[in-house]
Amino acid sequence: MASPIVPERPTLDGLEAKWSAAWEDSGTYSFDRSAPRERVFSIDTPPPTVSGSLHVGHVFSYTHTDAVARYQRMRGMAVFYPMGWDDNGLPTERRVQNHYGVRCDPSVPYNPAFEPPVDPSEKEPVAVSRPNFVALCLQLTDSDERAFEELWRTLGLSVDWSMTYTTIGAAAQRVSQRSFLGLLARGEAYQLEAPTLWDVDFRTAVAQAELEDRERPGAMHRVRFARADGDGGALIETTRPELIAACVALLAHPDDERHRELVGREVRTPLFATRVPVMTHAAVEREKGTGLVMVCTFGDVTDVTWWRELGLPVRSVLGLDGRLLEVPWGAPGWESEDPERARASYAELAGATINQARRRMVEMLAASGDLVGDPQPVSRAVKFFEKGDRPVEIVTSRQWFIRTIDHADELIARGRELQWHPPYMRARFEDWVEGLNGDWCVSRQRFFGVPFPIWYPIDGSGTVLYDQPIAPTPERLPVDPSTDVPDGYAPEQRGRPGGFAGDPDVMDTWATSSLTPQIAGGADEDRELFERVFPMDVRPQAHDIIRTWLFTTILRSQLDEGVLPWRHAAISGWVLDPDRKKMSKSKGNVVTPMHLLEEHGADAVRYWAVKGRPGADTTFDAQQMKVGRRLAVKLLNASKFALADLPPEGRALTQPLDRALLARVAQVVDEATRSFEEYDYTRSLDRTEEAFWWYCDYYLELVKGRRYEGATDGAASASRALRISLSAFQRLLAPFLPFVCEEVWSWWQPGSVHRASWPEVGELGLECAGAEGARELLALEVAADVLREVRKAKSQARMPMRAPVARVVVHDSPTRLQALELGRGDLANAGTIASIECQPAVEFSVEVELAQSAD
RNA sequence: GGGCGCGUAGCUCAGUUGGUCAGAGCACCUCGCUUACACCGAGGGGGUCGCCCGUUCGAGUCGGGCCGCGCCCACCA
Repeated sequence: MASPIVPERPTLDGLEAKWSAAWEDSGTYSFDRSAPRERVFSIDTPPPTVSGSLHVGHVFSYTHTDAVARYQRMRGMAVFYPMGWDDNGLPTERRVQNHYGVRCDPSVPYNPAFEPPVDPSEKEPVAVSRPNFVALCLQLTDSDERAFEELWRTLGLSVDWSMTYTTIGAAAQRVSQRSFLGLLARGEAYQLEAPTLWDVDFRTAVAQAELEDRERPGAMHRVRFARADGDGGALIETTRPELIAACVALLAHPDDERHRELVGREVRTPLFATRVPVMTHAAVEREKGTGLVMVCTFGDVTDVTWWRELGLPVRSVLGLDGRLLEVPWGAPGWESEDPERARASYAELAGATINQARRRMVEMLAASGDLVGDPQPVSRAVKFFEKGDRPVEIVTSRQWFIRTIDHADELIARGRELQWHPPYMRARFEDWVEGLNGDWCVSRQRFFGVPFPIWYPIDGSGTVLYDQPIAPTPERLPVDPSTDVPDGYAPEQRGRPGGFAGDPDVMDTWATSSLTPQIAGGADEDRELFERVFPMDVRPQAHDIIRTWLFTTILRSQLDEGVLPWRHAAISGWVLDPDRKKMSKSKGNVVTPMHLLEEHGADAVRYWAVKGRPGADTTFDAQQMKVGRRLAVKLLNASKFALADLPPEGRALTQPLDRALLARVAQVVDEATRSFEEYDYTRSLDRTEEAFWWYCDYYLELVKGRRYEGATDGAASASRALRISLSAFQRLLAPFLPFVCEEVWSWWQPGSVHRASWPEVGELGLECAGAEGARELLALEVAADVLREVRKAKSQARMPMRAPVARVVVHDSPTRLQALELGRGDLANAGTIASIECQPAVEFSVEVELAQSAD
């Protein structure tokens, strides 16, 4: 081994730039695609959403994955660690709209010379064609993606940067479309005109998984319905009086005596005088309101259930834009006993927004005397699209679905095959699957996404034949049916009788991200690669997207490949503010990741991140980063000491404490390795860190004197133990602190520490086992205990640590005293002790007599 | 209402099969510039381990019940 080259003043400054460039140059993290599957460790990296900037939460969870990746690489695995960018979908569209001041209008023709408005804030959004809009989306995401990569490199992610993908890219579109066509062919995907969750602002269908509850104030209205066959009436309570025109029935619980007489009869809706039946359903809750409930098409998902199960008619009043439709009172389906009045009443509502309609309706009900009492303010949870600003509505529309309900049992079984880290996260998955109440709606009436690769014939009368979809041949993928033409048709036939129409929708963003293992692994174009990496070893992700990303990925893999997509799921928590709330976007932007890395250094930030246990939400804590930095600095300095050129390294470990040290290191190696095998990177670091500080505080001090003796056996033995242990510590810390570890490794070792082999107990050259080994181990422990007491005495006497000690009397058990004999010389050296005496005792104690000062 | 997680020093958290488990780091205070390190070192104070019952020779550690916090789901007329 060449002699080490240790800088005079080691520093952390500049290590990120220096080593990330070096790693790039030498391909340190490039994937060896010739490795057989059993030597491959493949990671289904989460593609971060490209809609602005990465935040602290990303830094947190991606560091966890990187630590595991680095560990596996050092274990000799070929690590498949790609990076994806999730750039398709609504977040990008919304950002492009705001950034450029445009909105997409598919009816506008493509303009090749289009330039975005100069000052977007001033005018109404400019309507642009879909191709122009998509071009703007691509332009914006491209620059974001470059910034993201820069951050990841600074953070030190050991990604193979030749393996990146985007969810809007051709490869992703091809995989996505091919999978969809397969599902369609096998009957796992189907189209249906049905009540669908709908966001009135984005004007698109949304999925159950994309809903969230928000607490909103509302009002409970008590409304009287008149009996159709005579006197009396029925009272219902509703928070949505604007939907009374869409009422199709009243329901009571079958056992509810109060309403028994009404059931089976008809009532008239107020203002519109439409006859609706009074029926029963077991899901009606007697305790709520009057025990009578109004069914509308559709006020909420419960309405859909009742409507479906009781075979009720549809009377829709709500348009796709969230305004009330015109409806033909008196026509079939819109019967009224007083059409004139119905028309007059409804004229107040048509065209109004939901909120406007509600206010007017309440006024009209009050005027007509059908409103009983005053509306009572209530606060209740309302379903919102997670990215939306107004409550979701339910409207009837034609959508694509993928079957999930039929596969629920298979999915639960797959969830049990999967190894969850931490294990309790599986409950979230099972709860979600068991709570599913409909198939997955995958179509979105949006623009920046993967189009459905489908056309429809148009018959001679101009009717689109949705039940006869035309699919492209696989070689044509990806296709955009809004510009591409199906085989056998000419472009001029688009939209004409006897011609064709392209499916206008794009897929839900999860419909593409649910295929990340196939996209990243090259399922479509690189089967050789795919065979080596799929099923993948691990899916790292946060717990909030178990119901979306994790769930849909398992579903797609089950439907397409019939297997679980990965063996392990490593779930990360969230970053919380110091006040325990989830770190918000606004606050996250104050503390930008790049700022953090510049202020504390990448290793320090990574240290904080990996201190967050798997699955645990973790407080943002700059203090922890300082601790991490201290550890990195300590490693620099300890390495400098251990590699110092003073005494040559000996061939043998002649000293008991040196052998004992390596036995301790062996324990740490064992624990750190076991923890990593369980994906518990935090524990691995904890054990290593604790041992390393102990090593610095005690072992280094105990052998320091011996090392300065000169060319003795003892000095040579110490040098040897120091180097063996240092090598182990540098490698044990490398997954966490890649920059400083690479730096100190480079002082004395060839190649990258990140390609070095993970430490193993066998390499430590443990010579002394059994009883004698145990005694040596104990000697090191007792020596450290005594040294601590000596330091304490000096500290309390306000003396410097090098102050001489005349005499130390150690009281301890005979076994420990006997062991201490092995470390007597080192202890005397470390504590500058003239005389050490031993006295057997039941309890450990130490008497310290400091030497009289010279003056 | 159901599920999951959490409640241990001022703060952030370890405590894996019950028996030196009452700990670490930070913060605070005191001392020390000793040839790896002042981006440092040595030392100190500080907690009835949320509460109550049980199991046990013995319980942060197991069981039951409460209380509080968080998340997810359901309900949301």
